Amino acid sequence: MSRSSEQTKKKILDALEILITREGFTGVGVNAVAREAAVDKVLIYRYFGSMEGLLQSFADEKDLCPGAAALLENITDGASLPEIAARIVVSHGMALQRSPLAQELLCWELTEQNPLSILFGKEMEKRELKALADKGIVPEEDVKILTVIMLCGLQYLILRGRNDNPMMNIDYSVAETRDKVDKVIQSTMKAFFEAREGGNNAS
Amino acid sequence: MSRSSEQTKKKILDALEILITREGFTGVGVNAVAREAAVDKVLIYRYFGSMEGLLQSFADEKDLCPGAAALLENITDGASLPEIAARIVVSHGMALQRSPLAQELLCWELTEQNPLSILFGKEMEKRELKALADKGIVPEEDVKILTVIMLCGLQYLILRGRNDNPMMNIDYSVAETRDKVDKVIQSTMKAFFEAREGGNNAS
DNA sequence: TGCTTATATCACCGCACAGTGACACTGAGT
DNA sequence: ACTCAGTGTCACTGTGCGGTGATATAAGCA
Repeated sequence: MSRSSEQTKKKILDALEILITREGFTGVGVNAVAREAAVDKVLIYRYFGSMEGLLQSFADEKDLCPGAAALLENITDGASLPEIAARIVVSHGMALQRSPLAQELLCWELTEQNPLSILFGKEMEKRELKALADKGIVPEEDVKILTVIMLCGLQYLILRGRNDNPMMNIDYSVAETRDKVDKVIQSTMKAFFEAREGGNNAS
Repeated sequence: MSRSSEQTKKKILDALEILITREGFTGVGVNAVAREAAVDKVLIYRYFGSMEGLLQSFADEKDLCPGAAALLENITDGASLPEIAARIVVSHGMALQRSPLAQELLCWELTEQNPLSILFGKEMEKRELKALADKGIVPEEDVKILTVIMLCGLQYLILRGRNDNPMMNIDYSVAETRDKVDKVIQSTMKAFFEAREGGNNAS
């Protein structure tokens, strides 16, 4: 058995990820993480100070929503503003759908505050805003609001679908449904922008 | 000290409501409920069988989102379909914003399954669909999807705002912001319908 | 080799939890 | 007055938790 603190730390961090994904955030704790990592729990205290410290390190070092960054890479290439907005939302949904870890973290964030959830929320936001800011796009407020609502809606839809409990029978994990939802998002964005530009903005 | 089992049951059910509202669903348990109700926990087992049974009774007997039904009462009076859809969403948001209990139950529902959360979700859905069905309105699928997304988006926005952790700085508990969000929902619905009727439906 | 320090293990504490069995009280019918 | 079912109280078990001190073991260096 090697005796490297770095390796032990990694084992602990990996165990935390596995545990959150498998058992949900309500199942994490010093004992459970130590058990999963096959490591004495005192090492968690030694290396991370406390459970909170461990979560902090986890937030700092792990990729909390793998694939999200890549999907937002070239999102603004040759597209109109409504298309870009819709793409951001849909890409976000896709990354979230693929990452049970991110889903669980979002639920955690809704339930209680901890270093992990707070940092996670901020990171998600920054990523999307950056995709726009890179192109010098500063959306007006109503556009921002609509995009956020769509983003939140999709997010919630995905979270609800996790325990065989889909919202209004809309199961985003089913490819057909996903297509329909994505199309509605796109056409809604488009319609909203067209109504705005036509000076048809509702009072 | 009166010795009525009905009264004791009520004390326990009330304590559960207080506890969920005050401490969140992670804080509920046989001991905590008994303590809050100032009652021996053995009575919970006697009258409800178990914690699960208590939750079941709670779901059956309590109004889980007070005010929601009233807000949806005359929602279809003299309004166009997009207006109705927007009203459903906004009314739902208003009721949810006012009910910390309902907010907590929604979070609970996202996290784990129990008799309470399952029943709660179904009830919310039925309520909104009923508001439409009463008028013989059967929305087409894309309309339904858009409405649900908006509904989910608003819901998520409200849930996120609870712990001083608003999504993208959109704090629905602030009156001004709430107005803006509601207006965006209304104008989006309108724009979506107009685009549809104009045969301008995006492929 | 022997020494030091980092690393890992073990045993333990106090606490809160879910759940149960035995007992005491109260009140209504006889 | 007596019974008895319903109601409430108490004490207890076993389990898992967060957290800590003492101790063993391996690695690096003189």
